[in-house]
Amino acid sequence: MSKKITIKDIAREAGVSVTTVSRVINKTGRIGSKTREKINKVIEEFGYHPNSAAQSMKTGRTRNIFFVVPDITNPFYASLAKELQLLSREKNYNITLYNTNESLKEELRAIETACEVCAGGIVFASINESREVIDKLLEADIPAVLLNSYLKCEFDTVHGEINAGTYLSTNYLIENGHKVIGFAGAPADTTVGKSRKQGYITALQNAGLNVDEKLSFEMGFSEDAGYKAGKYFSTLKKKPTAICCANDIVAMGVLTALYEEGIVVPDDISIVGMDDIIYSRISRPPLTSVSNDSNVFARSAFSMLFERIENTYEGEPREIIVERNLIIRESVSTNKCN
Amino acid sequence: MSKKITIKDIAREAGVSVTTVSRVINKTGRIGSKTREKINKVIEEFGYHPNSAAQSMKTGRTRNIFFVVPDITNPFYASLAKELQLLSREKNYNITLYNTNESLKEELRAIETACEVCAGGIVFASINESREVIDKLLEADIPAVLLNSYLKCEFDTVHGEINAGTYLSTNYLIENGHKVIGFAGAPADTTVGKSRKQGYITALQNAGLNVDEKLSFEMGFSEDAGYKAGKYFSTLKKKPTAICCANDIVAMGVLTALYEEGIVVPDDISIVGMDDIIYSRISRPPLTSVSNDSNVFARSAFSMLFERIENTYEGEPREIIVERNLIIRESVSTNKCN
DNA sequence: TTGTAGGCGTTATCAC
DNA sequence: GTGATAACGCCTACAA
Repeated sequence: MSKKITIKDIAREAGVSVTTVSRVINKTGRIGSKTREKINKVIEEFGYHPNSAAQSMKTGRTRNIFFVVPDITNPFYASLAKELQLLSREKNYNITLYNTNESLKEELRAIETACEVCAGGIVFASINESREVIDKLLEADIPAVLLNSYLKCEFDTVHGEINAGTYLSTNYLIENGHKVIGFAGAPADTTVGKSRKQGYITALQNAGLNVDEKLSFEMGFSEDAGYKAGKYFSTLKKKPTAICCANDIVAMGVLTALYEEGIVVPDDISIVGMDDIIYSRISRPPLTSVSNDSNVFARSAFSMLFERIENTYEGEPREIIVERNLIIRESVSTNKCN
Repeated sequence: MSKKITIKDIAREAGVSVTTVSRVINKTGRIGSKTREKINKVIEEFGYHPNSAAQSMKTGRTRNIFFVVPDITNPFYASLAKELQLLSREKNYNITLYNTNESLKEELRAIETACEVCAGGIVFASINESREVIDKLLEADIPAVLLNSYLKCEFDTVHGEINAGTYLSTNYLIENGHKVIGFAGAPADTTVGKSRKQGYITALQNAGLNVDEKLSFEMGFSEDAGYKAGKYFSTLKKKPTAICCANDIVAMGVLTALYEEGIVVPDDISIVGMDDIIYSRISRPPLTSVSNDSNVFARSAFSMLFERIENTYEGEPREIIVERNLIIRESVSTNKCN
C-alpha cells in the first residue's frame, strides 16, 4: 500500500461524509441505493481497503484467528491448518499459526499472545487438556473451540469418539487371532495418550485377554518414540504378534526399527496405526490405520467458531464427535493363532 | 484480557506521564533508572501489554509476518513454518499462514491481504516465480524475502543451488550404471519444475546419454502425480531402470504405483527423490534423496528479513544458497549395467 | 529527564 | 438517510 487512501478520501471523492462510507462498508444502517452505488464505485476505483488496525482499535477485535497446535509438522495438523485457512479466507479472516511443541507453558503463552493482538477467535488443539488452559481461555474472553478435548467445559469442542480409535484397531487385531498385543507410543501423562491407551486396554479386556504392562511402551507421539518402541519389542523373549500404535507416525518408527531388526511386517509382527495420514498409504507394507478426518475437524471447528464470533449462536457449549473408521491395508496378518 | 489496562493506567499508577511510560516500553530516549524501575514494576504488576492495534495504527506495521506457501501439507514447508514460528516468537512476532495452493491468483491475494493488515514482513515461497508477484511485493512496500526464487530481483532470496538437486540424484544414478533414466513429477510450467528437470537433463548430457522426452512425465508435485507417473512408466515397453523424482512426495507416489504393478524397487527399477522429508526414511525401501534443509531456509530467511525490518541492513539484495547433499539410502540398485 | 497535546483511521452516538 | 464529532490506545513533536 504505497499511498494510503483512507475512508476520508473516499468520502470526499463521493461527496458524502465518512459516516456514510463507514455504513456502506459495514452494511449497517439504511443507505439510499444511489448513494451506496456511488460509494462502492469510488471504493472500487481507488482500490480502497479499510485499515484493519484502526478497525480493531475501535472494535477490540481483529479478523484473525489463532490456530494453536502441538506440532504443525504432524500431517494431521498440517491438513487441518490448510483447510482452516481456506475456510477463513472466505470470511476475510487470517490464520495465525502458533506451534506449542506440546508444552503447557507455550499453550498459555499462545493465549496471552492472542489477547495482545486482539485475536477474533482461537482454534485450540492440544494433546493434553488442562483446566489451566481453559481458565486462561475464559479470562481471555475470545471465542474459542477446543480440538481433541474430552473435558466438559465452557467451550465448543470437536473430537473423535473417546477411546474409539485404538479400540477399533486393537479389536481388529484380536479378530485376526492375535492374543499377545503390544501398545506403542502415546505419552502416559497426556489426555490423548491416556485415551488411546484406554481403547487398547478395553479391547483386550472385552476379549478376556491379559493386559501386560511389559507390552506397553509409552513415550511420545514422535517417530523417534516409535523407533525406540520397535527396538524394545524386538528384544522381548515373548514378543507380541501385533502392536497397536498410538498414531501413524509412531507406527512408522516402529516399522523402521523392526525392519532394521529383520522382523517382517506383517508376517512376524502385525502393526496398526492411527490417524490415517497420507504417508500410511505409502509405507511398506501399507499401514492399516484408523481414520481421523482433518477436514471434518476443520469444518466443524470453523462453523462453530464463527457462530460464536458472529453471535449467531449463544447457547450451551456444543460437542461434535467425529466418527472413526478402520482403514484396512496390509500391515496386519490374518488368522494368526499362537 | 478482561479489564483492559492502558498506558494511562500505568502512567497514573506510577505517577508519571504516558510519554515516559511509552519511552520505557519502546526503550527510546533517556529515562532515569529509578523511574524506569518503578514503571517496569507497575507494568509487571498489572500484567500490562501494549495494545498492538493502537501501536500499529501509529507505526503502520504490525508484529506479524506473513508466511506464504504453496502447500503447508508438504513436510518441507511444514517444518519451515515450525522453525519460522519459533524464531518469530523470540522477537514477539506472529506468523500468519497463507496457503496458495500454487495459484498465482492466491499469491497476489496474499500480498494484498498482507497490506490490509499492515504485515511487518513477508516470507514468500512459491514454485513459480513471476514478475507480477515481485511487482506487487514492491508496491506493497513490506520487507520480504523470497524462497526458492532464482530470479534476480529487488528482494533477498534463499534457495538451493540451482538445478543441483536433480543433477546430484541423476548423476548418482548414472554412476551406478543406469543409462535409461526417467524423470517424474515437476510441473513443466513452473520455475521450480523447470529447474528440477534441467538438473536431470544436464546430468544426462554430461554423461553423453540421450534425453528421451518419452521418459519424462511432468505433472505436479503431488503424490497423485507420482502415482500416475509410476503407472505410466510401468506400461512402457522400454522401461527405465531408474527414475529421478522431482521431490520425495512424487517418489512416494511412484513407489506406490510400482508396488501395485509388482515391480520391485530397487531390483527392477531404482528411485531417487528430493527434499529428504522425514517420511523418506520410513518408506520401503528407504528412499535415496537429496537434502533440502528447511531449518537452514528458515533461519536464513528469518535473519535477512529482520535485518530489513529493523533497518539493520539496507544494502543490495542478498542471495543465500543452501547446500544440497545426496542422502544415500536403499532405493537405488548399484552396478546396474544394461 | 519528563510532560502536554495532537492525530493515526475507524466506528458509534448523537443530532438533523 | 445522512452528517458532525467524540472516542479507541498509542506515539511523538514540541515544550518545559
